[in-house]
Amino acid sequence: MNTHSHSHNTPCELCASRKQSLFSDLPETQLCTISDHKNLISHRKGQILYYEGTKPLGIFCINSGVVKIYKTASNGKEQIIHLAQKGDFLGYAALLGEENYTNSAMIIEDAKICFVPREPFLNTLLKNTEFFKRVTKQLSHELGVMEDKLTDATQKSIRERLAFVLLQLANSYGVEGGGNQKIDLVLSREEIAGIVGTATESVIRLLSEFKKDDLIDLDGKKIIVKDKRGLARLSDFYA
Amino acid sequence: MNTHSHSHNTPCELCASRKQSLFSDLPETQLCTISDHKNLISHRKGQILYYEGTKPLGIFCINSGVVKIYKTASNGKEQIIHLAQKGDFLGYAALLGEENYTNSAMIIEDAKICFVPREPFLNTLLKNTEFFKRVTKQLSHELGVMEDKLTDATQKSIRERLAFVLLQLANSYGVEGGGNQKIDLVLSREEIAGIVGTATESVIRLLSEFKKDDLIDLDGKKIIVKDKRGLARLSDFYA
DNA sequence: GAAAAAGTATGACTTATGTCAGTATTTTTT
DNA sequence: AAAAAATACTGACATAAGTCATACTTTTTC
Repeated sequence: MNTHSHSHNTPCELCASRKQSLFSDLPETQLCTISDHKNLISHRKGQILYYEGTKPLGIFCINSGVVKIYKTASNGKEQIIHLAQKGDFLGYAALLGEENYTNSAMIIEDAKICFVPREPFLNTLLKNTEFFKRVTKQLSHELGVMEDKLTDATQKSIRERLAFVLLQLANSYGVEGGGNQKIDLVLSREEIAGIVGTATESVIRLLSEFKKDDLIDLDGKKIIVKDKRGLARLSDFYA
Repeated sequence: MNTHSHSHNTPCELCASRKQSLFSDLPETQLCTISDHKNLISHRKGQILYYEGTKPLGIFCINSGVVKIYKTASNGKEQIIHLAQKGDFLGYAALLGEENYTNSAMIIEDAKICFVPREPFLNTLLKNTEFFKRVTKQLSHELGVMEDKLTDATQKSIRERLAFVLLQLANSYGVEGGGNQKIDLVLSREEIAGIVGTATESVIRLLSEFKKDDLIDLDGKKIIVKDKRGLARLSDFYA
């Protein structure tokens, strides 16, 4: 069941997802330092990478698969902060903030993930200021994204937010087919609710409504976006 | 009316708010570099420091006064991201993210604010890795705070959020008096609504309710927190 | 210091959205 | 393949919270 396969496996130098990651501009020697210390771990859907409140011992770099980053609210519901995929770094904010994890991470699509321990990561950061700048740039960008999310959460309706989330999912996980885009990612209704920040029933109801209005189609668990413009119109107050 | 008083004025070395700022551990020589390039500007309530969407040309360091950092939502309402005060840095995320400002900043209590241009700030950052780490640490911390805010926004009621905001304001701006804490900061009901993320009328109604329940008292525009425990109980789902 | 403007307060009303309860469907387990 | 569990769906209902209208109060302007 628990199929962790520890190995150094593919070196970072040859990693396909590296080009999309923060490691993309790292010089060979420094990349090797990282590579020599990393651990490739295969993770199955449902496995936890780390829990909120625990101490970060390094960072994770996603080679393949999808990870949800979430917080558990005091009412027990999950707020999904974002979905991370190929090339994304996880847990570096907690590491650089010298704090325990402020969120939890769970695999939602079978994944290969490299773990880079604290020391080689931080050393590389300090040795290579360009890399440090790059990481800080990403951090700053994420802060701006969170500000948008907060503003949307307080000022937009659930319908608007769901429409927007569907568009984002289509952009990140969409595969073309018959002019439409299928969101190629298995998310439960509860998880979609966690992204939008609402109740599961509300998501179910709105998805039915969107389907009736020919904005989307439902293919089992997967959602097919039929009318991007329509969703975009719905997701904005004035459009 | 417009009483900007440009001057280099007090050098950073002698600045009282420095000890509370990210500059606190900067060695003398580097602090002088900053100091030589900075501009002290007096700002009056209502003045804008920068607008969302414009290009950051440096960072601001608050010597005194209070600044609200906010976004304007598509429905025209303001979402206040946070209130910045003495010792706080502003605008460094946009600078480090190499993006335009993702939010706007307006003085809400007469302020003295230093502007440090991009170059001396970035140079110091690159020269002094400890300082860079410190700034990045702050950035990471703020990201965690935003995650909390997002989770609260989607999962908590307006009553809970308002109670929590009052507690935070009491902690940051409270002055003791007769066993109670007066929030020594003039905020309009609309601004409180902007912090909580709700309608002005809802804030007014809930404040009346809190007053009736002896949790707070209203002294003109200022709010006196009478029962912190009571507010804390209200602000949490289970407590 | 009167007039205008802005901000605060309350009431009436509507509605979006959460909750609860029950059924149907799909997935997992044995 | 049957049983159990998890997930998806639908309906009924309650209510938190937004909107609009109006009155009152404080602040600003001239």
